[in-house]
Amino acid sequence: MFAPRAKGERRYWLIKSEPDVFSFDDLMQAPQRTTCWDSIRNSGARNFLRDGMKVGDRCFYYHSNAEPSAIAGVCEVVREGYPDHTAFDPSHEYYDEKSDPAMPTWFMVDVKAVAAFKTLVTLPQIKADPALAEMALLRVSRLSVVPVTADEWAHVCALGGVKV
DNA sequence: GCCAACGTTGGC
DNA sequence: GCCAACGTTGGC
Repeated sequence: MFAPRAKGERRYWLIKSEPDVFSFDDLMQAPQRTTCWDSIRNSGARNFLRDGMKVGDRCFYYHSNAEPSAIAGVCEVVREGYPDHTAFDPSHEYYDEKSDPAMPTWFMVDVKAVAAFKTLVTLPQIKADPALAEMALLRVSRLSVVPVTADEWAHVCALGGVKV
């Protein structure tokens, strides 16, 4: 499903969160500026979490359902694909009785904040930018983890005022 | 708050 | 295996 990597190759992703639930600032203020990216219950996003994302990959942190919806900063994968334990916890909001700990359905990664954008890169701005017209964010609807190309990565970082 | 776009579920 | 009903995401 995922092409083998060249040695040392870094890939890029975009992860979505509603800032009312967990914002980029929340991540910056978390212990070690790190959190587990749990509770994803969509099989497409799960495949990226389980198989696609590797330690050292970088992610845009996108605020969905926000005013404005925008990319707020950059984070890094610090632990790759492991079972999402919230699926096994009957008291958890996203408990999934069908997920068997011996063969888990859902996976998560840990991400660490790297840098906040100096200026938000908003959804309208992304839509209006010809260089970003092919972003998976725009083409694949309602997926909470999507890939980003190296060109898109560099372009958005420049817009955000971050050198990464 | 509305609703379009999808993914998932379940009856048949 | 088809497909209608339902649930969720997320822009507007």
